[in-house]
Amino acid sequence: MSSVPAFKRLPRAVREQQMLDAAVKVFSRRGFHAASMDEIAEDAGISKPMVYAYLGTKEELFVACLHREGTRMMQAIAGAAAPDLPADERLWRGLRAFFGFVGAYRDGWAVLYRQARGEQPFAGELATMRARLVEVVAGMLDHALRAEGREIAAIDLEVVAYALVGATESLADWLADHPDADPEKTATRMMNVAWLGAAQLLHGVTWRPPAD
Amino acid sequence: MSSVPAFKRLPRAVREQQMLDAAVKVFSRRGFHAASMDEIAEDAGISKPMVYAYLGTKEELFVACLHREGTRMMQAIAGAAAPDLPADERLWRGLRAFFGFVGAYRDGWAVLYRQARGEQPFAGELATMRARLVEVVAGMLDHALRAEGREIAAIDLEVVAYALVGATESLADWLADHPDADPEKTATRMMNVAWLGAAQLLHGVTWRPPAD
DNA sequence: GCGTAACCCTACGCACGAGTAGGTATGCTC
DNA sequence: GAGCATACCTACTCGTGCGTAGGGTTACGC
Repeated sequence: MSSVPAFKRLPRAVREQQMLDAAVKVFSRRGFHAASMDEIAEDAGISKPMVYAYLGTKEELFVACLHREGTRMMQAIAGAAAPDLPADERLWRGLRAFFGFVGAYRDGWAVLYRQARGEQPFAGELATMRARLVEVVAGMLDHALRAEGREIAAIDLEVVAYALVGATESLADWLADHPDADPEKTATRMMNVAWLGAAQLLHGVTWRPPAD
Repeated sequence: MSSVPAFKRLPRAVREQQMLDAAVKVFSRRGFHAASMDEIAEDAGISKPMVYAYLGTKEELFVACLHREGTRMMQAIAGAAAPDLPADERLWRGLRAFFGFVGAYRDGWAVLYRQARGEQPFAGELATMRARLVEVVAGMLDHALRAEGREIAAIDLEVVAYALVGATESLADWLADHPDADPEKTATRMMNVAWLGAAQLLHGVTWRPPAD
């Protein structure tokens, strides 16, 4: 019966990537708990014990997914933004790279953003990554502000950065749900909202609540 | 033994609310799948069959939570924004009401935003609610634009509205994680980001990508 | 004061899915 | 071509947690 081995034996590194691909796909659709190891194994075209042998328990597998997609995203962004460019140019490049990542790895984005958020054991890991992003954006704003001779409280800076990151994530989600949409164009739209608003802040324009 | 009934018998309406309170609390911490009906029942101070008798299966219970918190939120917002006010005033009141809701019902917000998103059966319901919000915001923007004699494509309007809603949700999440933070102040910060950016758009200022 | 309906409980059955035991085949090295 | 590591499988165990069967007790109408 050995004449035609139904499917090929492949080196570990290759199989691991296939498993991660399958896992990201299944986790993105079902969420961590509803996803079953059986389904992931089947989708990867392999049997369950292999998944356990290579990637460990379900939690470890999920963390591996988070790790791969997370670094993929961070590297896409980091590779795009040269630190010596003007703020708007850096922001633009960062956004373009980010939306490019989301467009290319929609499932990866869905796992990071939609699934890992609520699940207690992983939320922390994600929050850290997010915090790094917020910090970068806040740093950019602060830099631009100082260049104009202005300054605002650190907490305000953080919150504004948080809002910008949130808006960006939200558009990323919109992009993930609209397969025909153009990442580049989405980045432009985000730039419009973010930069125009931020520019106002930079020039010292602020909005104040009415007397009531 | 009947002399002191360990705990009182209560009418159905009261118990249902206690159960929903417990369910929202547990779901918000654990997520839909990781939450157990036993824990919810225990937290509500009642036995499991009662939960099934009153609120039905786990899915139905989750939907009931979504429903209660969702309408609570929508009503808070709707009750705040009189339709004949100027756009910035309406936006401000809407934001204030929204952050007020999040501050008052942090667990409810967490269920809506963090948990219901990824879980397939419920994501649709939530997306609809969110879409209604986006529509309202887009309508406001459109109204304000037309008042200035301007107009932009419907898709751009939608995406900008999406970004604003996303930024708001993100700040809401920040608020939910910072119990000491002031909802009112958070609303002001959001208003700064949103309105200043939107005002620019209203006046026809747009950002364009560099030639490359 | 007596029936009846509403409130509430202690158990269980049962399925589903994580993780493993134990074994087979294939290719690579010397 | 013998030995050995690596790739791979089928078929189980066992815990966990949803949902229920079957029965008890309190209040309320009449």
